[in-house]
Amino acid sequence: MATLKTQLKQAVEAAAQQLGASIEAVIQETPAGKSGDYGTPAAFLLAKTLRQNPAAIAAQLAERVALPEGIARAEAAGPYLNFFVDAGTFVRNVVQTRPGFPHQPDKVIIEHTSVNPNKELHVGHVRNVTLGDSMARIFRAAGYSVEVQNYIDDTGRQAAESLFAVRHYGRVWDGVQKYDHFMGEGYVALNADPEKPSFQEGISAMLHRLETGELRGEIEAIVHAHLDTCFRLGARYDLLNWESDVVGSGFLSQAMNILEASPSTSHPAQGKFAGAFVMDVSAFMPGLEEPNVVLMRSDGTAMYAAKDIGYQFWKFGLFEGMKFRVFSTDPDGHEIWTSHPQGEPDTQRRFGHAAEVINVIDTRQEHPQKVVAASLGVAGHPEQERRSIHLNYAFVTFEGQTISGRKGVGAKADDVIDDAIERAAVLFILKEAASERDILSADETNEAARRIGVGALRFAMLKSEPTRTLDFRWEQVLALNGDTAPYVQYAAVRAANILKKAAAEGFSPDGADWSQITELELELAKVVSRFPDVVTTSVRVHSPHVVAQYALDLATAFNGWYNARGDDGKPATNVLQSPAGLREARLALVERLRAAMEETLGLLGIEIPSAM
RNA sequence: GCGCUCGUAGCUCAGUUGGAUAGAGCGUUAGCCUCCGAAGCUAAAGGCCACAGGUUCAAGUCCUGUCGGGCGCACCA
Repeated sequence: MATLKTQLKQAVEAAAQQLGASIEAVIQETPAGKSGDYGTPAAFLLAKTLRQNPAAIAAQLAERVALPEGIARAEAAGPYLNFFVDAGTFVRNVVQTRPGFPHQPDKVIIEHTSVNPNKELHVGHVRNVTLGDSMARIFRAAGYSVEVQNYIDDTGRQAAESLFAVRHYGRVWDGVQKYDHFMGEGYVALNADPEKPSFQEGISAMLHRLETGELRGEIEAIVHAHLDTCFRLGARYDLLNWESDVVGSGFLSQAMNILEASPSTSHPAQGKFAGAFVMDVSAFMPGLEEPNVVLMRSDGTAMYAAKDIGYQFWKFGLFEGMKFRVFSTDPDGHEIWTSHPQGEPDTQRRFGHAAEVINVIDTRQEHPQKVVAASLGVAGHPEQERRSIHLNYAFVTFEGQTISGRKGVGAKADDVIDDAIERAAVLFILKEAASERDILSADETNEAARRIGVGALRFAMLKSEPTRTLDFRWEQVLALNGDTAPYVQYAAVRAANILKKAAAEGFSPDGADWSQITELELELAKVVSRFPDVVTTSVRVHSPHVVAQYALDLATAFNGWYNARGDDGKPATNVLQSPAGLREARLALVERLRAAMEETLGLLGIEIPSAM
């Protein structure tokens, strides 16, 4: 069913048609203090063709416009045409409608996390994981089928250095410490070692052993440790793709063979690129001093970007042949698959074959990502080039310092999560002791603290635009009041408590008398009705921050309504004390709000605790 | 130098496809629990939307330039 705004848009456009002009009408909420609930500046657009002043046109539109159900009247306010909704009808529609999105035929692959398997995650990775995971949830809500992939760079230098360090220093894992932390310590020590330059041969040997796959088990142990951290953050995955498998499946050479045929690529015989295989990307990246990027080195080895190109081709279903098997099970019981040389062929075309690919990678990788997209264009796949999206986010600094995994500067993700939960737990217990509400069991308390702490962390990572640099500061990121997840969670808990209390007293939403609805409820329902637009916008701009801001709007609206006072200074909206009919209508609205907050936070991977 | 990106209240940030008087939070100040939970609410103070031009009936939003911050410009990943 078309939303009210859509109906209004069509009605205005039809009225404009009657006046002899066709336009694209914009419907917006009227600013506070202006008359009406929704309005349109459509008359401005008609002024030129109709050669009349906008105010006169608005008046004519007001006469001719056919009012959809729920709109009481239309009125010109100067050049604007404003609509007045019938509060009861509007609120009833909002309460009784649960917006859903039609199924989208396009499959979307979202790659995120992709942390080097050589040391533990730090706060910068938390931004990546929460962004990608939330984007996946939002795209699913918008009707797309989504496949979440995590790329394992198992043949990279970082992994080789960590594995070398363990052997070189004779380090022994105690079986207790988180394995990625253990490996990370060796890596940091190695990079602080003044003798490191003399280790090059040993590291190269390790790199070679990685390429043969004989050390895969050690890398898998690190990946398992990484996934544990990501699970704590609420992230979920469908498939792990290993670099060695991408190369082993021949995608690298297939991609290079295709690019070979393009006039954009060449093998310079002399100059600084003599012997290498290069691609001219000047058409895609204007302003580069050097238009050529190296794909294959003169010694025949592949640059990182070249491997990524083969992988991207596979994501779009242009290459086939990787084998897969189950890797592990996530906390919800869903299987996570992995590429593997001994896996089964993907005869069902279960993985890959995407119409759109979103790579969540920080902004420093913008150039290589452009090269990857450009290669699709060079190979004659402009549609896939266009739908190769680099969701780039600015890096995270830690208390003003640049994070360096090599030097070990920056907070570990596991520590941050622990701290966030700890802070929530402390406040939770303090409040429990100070109030008269029921004391929760230890398990329930821990679960509530977990939801609040992780929620606060995720929300802090998501609430502003990804393009903004984010300085991680403890008091700001783990704050439990203000523009935070706990603020929204708290509102949802209060809504749930009203419903619980009403049920205990035998009231239900049945028997609502919508004619008693007031302006206070109308304002609340208007915010709820924005949900579909919010999801659509978030998908369009590829950013969850739109959803996060909306969650705050929902909670603010609810809190404002909840605390509203009449002229006599007494509470104006107490549900249980409301007259029969209005009480039921308010109850239904409170339930709708609660559900909206739960659904909205759910898109951000944030759960609501049973109490706060 | 070139490319990308950001510049909105003391600080951290929203601001939809250009539309009516630019909004939050933190902090500051003053209030609100004898009616569903104060992690909450109400109010005050705080703005040349970096600057200068331009397009438009209309610009925080689009274009050009300038200034300032960040990032990137490897036969690293």
